[in-house]
Amino acid sequence: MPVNPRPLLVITGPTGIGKTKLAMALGSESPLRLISADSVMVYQHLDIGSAKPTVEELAKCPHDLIDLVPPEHAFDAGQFVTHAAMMIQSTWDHGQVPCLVGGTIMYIKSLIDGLDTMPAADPVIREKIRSKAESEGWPAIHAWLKELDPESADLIHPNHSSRIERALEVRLLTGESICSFWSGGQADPSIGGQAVDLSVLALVPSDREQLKDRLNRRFDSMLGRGFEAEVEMLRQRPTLTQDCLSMRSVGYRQMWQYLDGDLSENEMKDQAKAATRQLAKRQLTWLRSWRTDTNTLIEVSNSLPVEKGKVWLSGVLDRVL
RNA sequence: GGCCAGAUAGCUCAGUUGGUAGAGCAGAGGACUGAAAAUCCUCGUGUCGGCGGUUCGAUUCCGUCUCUGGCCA
Repeated sequence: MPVNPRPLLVITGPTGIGKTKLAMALGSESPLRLISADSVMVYQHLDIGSAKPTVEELAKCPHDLIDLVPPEHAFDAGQFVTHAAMMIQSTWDHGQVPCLVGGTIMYIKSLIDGLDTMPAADPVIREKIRSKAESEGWPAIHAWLKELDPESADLIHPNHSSRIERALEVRLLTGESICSFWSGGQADPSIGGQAVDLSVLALVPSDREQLKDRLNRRFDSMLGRGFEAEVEMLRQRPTLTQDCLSMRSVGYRQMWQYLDGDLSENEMKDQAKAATRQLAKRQLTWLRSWRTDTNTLIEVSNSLPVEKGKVWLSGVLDRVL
């Protein structure tokens, strides 16, 4: 096993802060290979609403893990780790420097801090749990979990559907408590057993109100560029429904409800904008707690901090190459 | 101009048989091991439109004024 840590760069931050634009500005003249860490850009045909780079931008500045799966597919952190680890390994093999770009911090954390070895999501078991939850409510499923696995049930709130479902799934598939799989994560960043020299650049807003204004304008601009038509096209797909993961993401969910007639146009706009703000807020919460010791923060106001980004990048490259 | 209905948290509204009030949304903070742009937890003092009156006490009852809808002229 190689001893020397291999370089891994991360550019992250809340939605709309300019991660992708900055990465493209830095990536065009350097040995970087960009790998998207975005739970919505992985889906094909979710273009405008996910703020995906355009076809022209991608041609000039390729990203891995964009347009990886069809929108009916349920992508998740485990699949991300598998794909991203493969991409990173091949980047190293080609003598390049991998750079993760994206705001899905759970994906980035799962990759770098490691996911403990557990069974992957099982659609059959999940369907069973969900249909039971539909009729009896999540607290009843929580009670079921408590019977089989009191240890994890005590750690999970009776309304927290996703965590109850996962804990129960693991218990049903393995006969063991999900807690018994938790090792506390790896202390040092590594990927596939290879030690990683990690450099994280986190873009944060200098002023939340300013970010909010920018997000509002961005959603209006998506509408102007045909977001409604994009969702109408998606609705033509026979097996794509409102319950698919991809269609539960910010903007798509509200547009779907609007096209169903469940929201007025103004409600759709207001709710989509609010959901975007709430997303940015949750991403900032992640950023405040995850690897605060090693992150480099750049405060962003109105303009893209390209110069500061270049200084960061050249400092990092000088050190790792 | 007349009649009616409203005026309560940033927004939409509930409520107090008279003892100064509470939901949803928005907002803030937090959690997070294969749904994570997901999911979940915590956080509610506001001249109860203004001014008078009745009352031990009025946001609540009465009068009046202002404003906003609706109907009639």
